[in-house]
Parts: sequence; C-alpha cells; structure tokens
Amino acid sequence: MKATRTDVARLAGVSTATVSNVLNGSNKVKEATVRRVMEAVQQLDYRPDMIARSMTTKRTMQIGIVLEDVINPYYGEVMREFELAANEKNYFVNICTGLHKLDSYFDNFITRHMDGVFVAALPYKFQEDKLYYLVERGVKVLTSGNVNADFRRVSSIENDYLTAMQDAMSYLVSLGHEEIAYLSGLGRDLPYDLRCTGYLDMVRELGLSCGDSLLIDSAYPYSTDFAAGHACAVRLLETGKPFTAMICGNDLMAMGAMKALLERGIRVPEDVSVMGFDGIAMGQFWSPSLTTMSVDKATFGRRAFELLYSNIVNDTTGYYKNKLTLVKGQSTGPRTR
Amino acid sequence: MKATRTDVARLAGVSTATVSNVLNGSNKVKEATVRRVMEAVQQLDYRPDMIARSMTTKRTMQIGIVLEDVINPYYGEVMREFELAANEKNYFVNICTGLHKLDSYFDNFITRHMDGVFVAALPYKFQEDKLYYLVERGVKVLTSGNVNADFRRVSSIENDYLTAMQDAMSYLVSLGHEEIAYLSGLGRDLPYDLRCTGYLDMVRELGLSCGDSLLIDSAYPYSTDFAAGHACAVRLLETGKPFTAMICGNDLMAMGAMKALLERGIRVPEDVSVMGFDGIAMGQFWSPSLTTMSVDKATFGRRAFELLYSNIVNDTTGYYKNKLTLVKGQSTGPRTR
DNA sequence: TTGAAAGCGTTACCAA
DNA sequence: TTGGTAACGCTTTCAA
Repeated sequence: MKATRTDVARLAGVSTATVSNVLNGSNKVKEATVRRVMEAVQQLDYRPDMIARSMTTKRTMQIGIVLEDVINPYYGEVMREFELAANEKNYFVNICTGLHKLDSYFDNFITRHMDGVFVAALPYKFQEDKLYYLVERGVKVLTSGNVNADFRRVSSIENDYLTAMQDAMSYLVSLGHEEIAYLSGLGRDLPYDLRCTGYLDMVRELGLSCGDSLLIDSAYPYSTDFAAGHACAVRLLETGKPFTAMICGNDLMAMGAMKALLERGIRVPEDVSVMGFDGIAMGQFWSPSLTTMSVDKATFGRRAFELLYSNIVNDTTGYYKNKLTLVKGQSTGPRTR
Repeated sequence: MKATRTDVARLAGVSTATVSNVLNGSNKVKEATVRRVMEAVQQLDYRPDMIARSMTTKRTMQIGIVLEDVINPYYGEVMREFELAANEKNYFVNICTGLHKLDSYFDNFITRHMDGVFVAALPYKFQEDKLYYLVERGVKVLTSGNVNADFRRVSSIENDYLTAMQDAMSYLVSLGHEEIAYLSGLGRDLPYDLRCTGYLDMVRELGLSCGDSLLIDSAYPYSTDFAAGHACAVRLLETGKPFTAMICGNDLMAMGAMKALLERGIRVPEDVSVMGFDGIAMGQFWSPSLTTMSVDKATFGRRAFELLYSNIVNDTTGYYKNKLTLVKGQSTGPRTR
C-alpha cells in the first residue's frame, strides 16, 4: 500500500541509492535523473520513512520540551517562538507536560532517540543527574533556570531575575514604598529562585525595616498559578503586617493576589502597589493593567532553540542570560500612607 | 557505548530472540533464563531501542495532539488527563501547537508513524481532507468539535454546546433577561460553532426582540482569547444597542469582555450579567466569580484518549458527546432595569 | 524452551 | 554519475 524507496527506484528505473541521493539533496545526480525520480515520487505519493531513516542516521530531527506548566501563558508564548525557530531548521517539536511522570519522559527521550531536549521545569521536579544521563546517552540538553547546572555538559538559558528583582525594588522604592512584600510560590531555601535572593539582598542593602517578614514563601508542592497568588496574598494579609507594595513571582500570581486584595476592599494601586514578572499579554488587559518585569518571550524562545541547535550540530554547550525590562502599568503608584 | 540486544544476549549466553521473548513478556521462557537475561539487562543498563522496534512492529506507541491554543487553560486541563490516561497504556504523548504549519504536522505524523492523533483544532485551520489522508496512511484520528466529520473514518468527541447554549439562555431568561448578547470570536457562518446555532435557535424560539442584532461574530483570522473578548465587547457597546446579559464563547473571552464593561463603569452583574463556557479554574477566582457552562475536563480528556485508543487497537471509530453543567457564580444576577 | 535467519526502509561506503 | 550492498536494532516465524 505505502510506497517505499524501492518502488520509486523501480518506477524511475534507477537504484535506491540514487533515489536517496536525489532526496537528500546530493548534487552529484544528473538533472534528467533527478527529474525522473521526482516524477516517480510524485506519482507514488512517496515520502521517506523517518523511522527507517533514523535507524541509520542516528538522528530523529525531533526535539522534546519538558514544560513545567502549560497553564501559564508565559510558556505558551515562549514555546511558540521556539517551535517556529525549530521548524525553520526542519526539527519536529513535541511538548511534554504532565509532571506526574517526568522520569519516564527522560527514558522516552533516550529510547526514542530525541536529538535534544529543552527542560523548562524547575530542578526540584526531577533529579539533576538525569540531565547528565541524557547527555551520556546522546540526547543534548538545554536547561532553564538551573543555576547549578554543569555548563560543560548541558546548555542553559535563564532570565536575569536577580537584576530584574533589583530593578523592581528600586522602582517601588522610587515611588516611596518601604514595606514591600514578595510572594514567591516557591520555598525561600530553593537556591535557584534568584528573585528571592535579589529580594533579600535589596531589603538588606536598602535597609528596609520589614526585613524578611514580608517574604511569603511556600511549602512543597510549590505552585505558581493564579490560585497560588491568591493564597499567598491571603497569608500575607493574615500576618497583619503593614505593607504598601507587593511583588509576585509571576504575572499570574499577581493577578490572583490582586483579587485577594480587592475582596478585602484594598485598592490597587491606591492602597497597595502590585508588580509581577513575565509580562504576559493578559496583563495589559487587566484592571488595573499590570506593572511587570517583562521578558521578551520571542527572543527567549528563539535563543533557546539556537542554543540547543548548536549543541546538537556542533556539540557545543552554551549559556544565555536574558534581560528583563520594566513595563509600567496602572497597578503601581506612589505611596499614599 | 550503548548496549544492544546482541550484547545482552552474549552476556546472558542466549540468543537475541530469547532476549526479545523475555523483554516482551512471552511466557515460554524458563525462569532461570529469564533471570539470567534480566541480570544482563541490568548490568549493561540496556533499554530497547524504540526506533528499531518500530521498524518491525509498525507501531511507535506515540500519540500526537494538535492544539488550537495552548494559551487557553481549558486545553491544558483537558490534555493533562488525556496524557495521564495515555501513559497508563504506555503511550508517549506529544503536544504540537504553533498553527503556522499545521500541514507540516500532518506530514510528520505520517512519516514518523504516529499511532494516533488527537486534532483539537478548529476545522477551518486545516483542510478536512487531511484527516482522511492521515487515516489512509495508517494514523488513527480523533477529531474534536467537527460536526461534519465522517464518523466512519475518524473518531470524534465534542462538547454539547447546543444544549449548553440552550441551558445558558434559559437560565438568563429565568433571571428576567431579554436582551442577551452572544460574543463569538468566530464567524457566524461557521457551521460547527454550535453555540451560535443554539443561540439563534433560542432567540427565535423565545421570541426575543433583539433578534440576531446582539450576535457579535468575527472575521478571519478568528481568535477566542482574553483580548478577543475585550474587542468583541467593545464592538457590542459601540452598536449602542441595549442589553442586560452577555454570553461569551469561552471563559477567557468572558473575562476580557468584563474588563471592557468595567472600563466604562458598567457593573457586573448589577448592570449586565456575563456568562462564559468551559469552567476554567481561574473563573472562580475572578471578580466577580464567573457563571459558566462548565466542562468536566478530566472526563473529557480521558474519554478522548479512550476513543483514540480503541481506534488504534480495535480499529473502531467512536463518538462521544460531552454534557456541560451550569456553574453559577457572581457574574450573573436578576435583571434590574 | 531456545535459536537461526529473514525482514523492516533507510543511508553510506565503495566500486563500477 | 550511478549502483550494489552491508549495516542499523529489533521482532517474528519456523525449526530444532
């Protein structure tokens, strides 16, 4: 039923090797032959079997993405561009989510000979050794937000959350705020949450009297969605500690937190200024529109692919740190009390 | 470097065929032999090469999902359960988004011998013939929301949007509303938007005086996100036509629409009642919490996999229509003017 | 209960 | 420029 390369060869009156040469763009085939072969291909609606091809080439032209959280539009926007870039180089991309079986993903990446994997899941979700194991088994790895990764073995891309948090704090301080809360959604002892580190650094550096008493962290299992932002804000309010500004780990959390404030009649930004991270599109449509440390998601996605690509093709690991920019919305304003 | 089945066979002192029999759970191998083989497997850290295996079995144990829109949390919730169900049967699932190259996805599904594909993209995004072409090439297809699909060739799962829309309208009418708008995000002439059909049916049946003048549809390219809801609401307001209730194609759109109302000082639900579809988690955290026709996303996802699974294993197409339930939130209330 | 060997659809090397 | 053919790692008869 399905035409194979042998069928094409027979119809075109050439050998299978010649068909391969034509299809794989070798330039040492006479033009007339090329035409005959292509005609046969058309006529039989033949397409090369990628599985069989992979058998011999040891490449699959397939890249996996392990996604922390498909729900967060941030990842959606990043991955869209990643995939675009990958498609341009003829890679087929598949997103894997469903963190219940992260280990089994890794096994699949190996046994299915993925050329590369972009692991955009926080390191606590899996054993870091697994990354190196993938590499040993021939699967190139790009990791994200993994400050402790061995950069000689895996490529890495991260957002400069440390600087971004400093910028966020500076901005709020410039508006007169002193009691600034940070709602993390993660544990404060997780070393790779650079926002947390940056926050504590700035509190100390600026001599803010609140110390770390306005840092709301979370216990395992962590979550960083709308509901988590809401929950963290509630916990902050329950401490009864005064605050006039609030930074959230991402935009989704910021939206959840704003909702909690609103429910208690606390106005944004009149009573409390709120900031997020990421700069998801929805933030601009929020009421009030969200001030955020924004990531250029298209650039991030494309850079990510390029890093992984050069790892695959040139066997070169690479590192990229992405800068965030302050986007001012209506959710922040001068201190009023 | 990587151990093959030959290595295992040699180490265990058996033939490769025996290794296969052991690994694939054939019961006709002596227990002592099984143990010897398993030890060799362990020792060599051997795992079967799925690519090579697929060469002979013609199966890949791989399922693709074509997603309309990763941004919408609705799909995220559905796919999570789909993947869970698939993993239980040892299928590896990959999500493909990035609608820029839908056709090239289909090609990839064929040449990579995916066992099945769940096409959760609206039919206008691709040529319907492509679905049948996949089937001819041995890739089983489950389509969603495609009322015109040939059910003898592809399996299908859909939400009962027709009934759901009727329920939504009845509910609003029971609250006293008469001028009820529908914000679609799609074109009114797209036959598979059963919400639209249901809306127009009910308008006629109930004899609502607004006729179809409060139906806001959109031109290609359609979009159904937060921004689209906002835009549709703005267009509705610009018509100057009076309305006291509004149904949106999904929850995300409802949120965007509410934002547009709010910007103009229109209160929800005091001035206008708002409803959505889907029942995404975020809706409960909204202010006011969203009244919606809710889909049981876990059931939907699991049923979807089961349909595709039985298509793959038994070569049987199937059809399932999923009921929606009314979830009352704070965004709807009695007519007040 | 085990093994030998054919076959799956390609690629790539080497020879013609 | 072309073709013959071994090789890739596995499954699966068919014999032993």
